[in-house]
Amino acid sequence: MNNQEIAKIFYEIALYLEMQDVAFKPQAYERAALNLETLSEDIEEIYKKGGLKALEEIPGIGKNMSEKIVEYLKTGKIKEHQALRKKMPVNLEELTSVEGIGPKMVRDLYKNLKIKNLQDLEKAAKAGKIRKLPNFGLKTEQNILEGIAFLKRSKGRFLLGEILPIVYEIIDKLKSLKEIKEITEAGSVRRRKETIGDVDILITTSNPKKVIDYFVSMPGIVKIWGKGPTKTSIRLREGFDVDLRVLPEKQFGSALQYFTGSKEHNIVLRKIAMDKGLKLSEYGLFKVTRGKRQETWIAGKTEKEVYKALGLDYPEPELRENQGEIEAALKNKLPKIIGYKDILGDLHIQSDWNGGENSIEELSEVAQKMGYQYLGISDHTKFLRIEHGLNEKQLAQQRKEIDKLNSKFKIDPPEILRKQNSKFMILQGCEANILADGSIDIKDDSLEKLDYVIAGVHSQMKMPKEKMTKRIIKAMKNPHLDILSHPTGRILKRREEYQIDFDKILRAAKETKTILEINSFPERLDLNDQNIRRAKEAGVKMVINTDAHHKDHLRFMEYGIAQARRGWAEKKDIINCWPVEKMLKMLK
DNA sequence: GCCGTTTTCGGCCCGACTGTTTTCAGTCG
Repeated sequence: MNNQEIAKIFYEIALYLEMQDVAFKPQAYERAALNLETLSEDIEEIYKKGGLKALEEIPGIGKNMSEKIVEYLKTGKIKEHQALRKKMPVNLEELTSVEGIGPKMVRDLYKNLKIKNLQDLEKAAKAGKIRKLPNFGLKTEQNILEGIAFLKRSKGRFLLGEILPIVYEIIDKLKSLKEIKEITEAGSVRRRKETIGDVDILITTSNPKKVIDYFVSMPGIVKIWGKGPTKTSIRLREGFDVDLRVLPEKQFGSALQYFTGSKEHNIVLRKIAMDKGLKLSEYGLFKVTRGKRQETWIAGKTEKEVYKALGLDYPEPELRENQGEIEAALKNKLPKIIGYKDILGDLHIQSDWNGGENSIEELSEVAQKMGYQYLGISDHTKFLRIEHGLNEKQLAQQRKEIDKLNSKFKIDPPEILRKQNSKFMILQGCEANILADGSIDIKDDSLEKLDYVIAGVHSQMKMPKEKMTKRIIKAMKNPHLDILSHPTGRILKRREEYQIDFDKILRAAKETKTILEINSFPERLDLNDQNIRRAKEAGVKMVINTDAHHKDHLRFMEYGIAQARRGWAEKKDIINCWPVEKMLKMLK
């Protein structure tokens, strides 16, 4: 997609303009870049279909920027950007990713020391050159070195699946103190973003000192950045920072709203407040009178009262990205997104029949404890030798074992069960391979005997876009294929998506009644939030699965649900929220 | 540079912290 590349250039132009102290333009470029990034349609397609005029329809993009976009589409670059970069040939993205370094510092570092990239920066800092610059000092130099070390160690962001269990643990520990009144995580963790920078935890307490002392004494802390009466900041062994903020009860709601973000959501909210003659900040919602000389507190104890006072329905944290949720909340049109307890079963599980760790029986016991009504075993098939994929004969043997287990759990075999609405059952599926030509590596008559069929791409992932799209669509047309697993193939922080035309995939899914998977594995989260929203809007059904290959992985479901919520998915969109009868009917 | 049921000019979100200053600029969330 061109969108991301143009967005990156716009972000850089914004930084260059900020260096020159240009007013307002930087924000305009930033806003345009952000909108480009989250656009679901390829900008080139938009231009082909509607020309310059269509580009100007995009929020934040006017005449000037649409011309720049066209320039990029035609020539692969933007002259103004090139000129700025020629004047100051620095790696902006790299340098500004160091905590504490913004555009102005980049400018001074380049002018005085010819620092162009992270390597130059580290060398200069280690040589003690930075502390001698005007407006810099020893402390700044040390902070820069620490910032570089942090970047190297963590590459900045952590997976939701790495962070959330630790956050739960910290909150549980703090909750055991009787002095804690309210406690909640905030920030991108609360919005359940797929990756997280750092963690905010907000509390109210009758005894701040005791809580803070306990907080900084917890095991696993490698550094205490600061310890004050309202904000305490620590770094954990895992490499990320946690801030604990102590709040007055009257401000807890407005602070929670503020610290949950997103920044973009909050900006729009503050404008709405202003239009109503109010002022919103982390300290509360205030009525402003007589030319701002007087402020009266009107809300802030709970988030809900803040939204209500602004005339909005309450948006769940996962929705707060300024992606239309504010408009919907104003019109009482927020979606009824699925809940964390709405999932009735998991259809993507690898057992020890192939590469998984646990037996079907062990996995089923965990599923029953989780309150599931069914568990679908979907082992890899024969093409994946490395995972000991099953062949037709082994699938038939596995069917016998599953039937036996179903009767051991004192329940009838699945066919009868479906009619009797029994409490728990094991279903047999498989995760077959979509081969390079779009065919499936298991014969049709074997597929037919399974309760359902998942298939996914596990080889030749670097195919050109058109070929890959055709390959997947051909597979979807197989009359036995029910679910397309991890549809885009991305691995967070490691592998890009396959090149696919997602709109075509969506159309084909709708036509062939293929269900798209939301894979909950922390490194995958595939479909991601944006694609979930597109699928929902296209009327395509989805299933949230874990792809567990160990019984402990069943709990990953939570991360998939979180992304589904971020993608505005409702129960009607997700087949494993449906009553078993209806779900089974959807499967071919 | 963008935007507009206060429209084609005059606005553009808010506050804290840090480190460098001697009253504030830069950065962050």
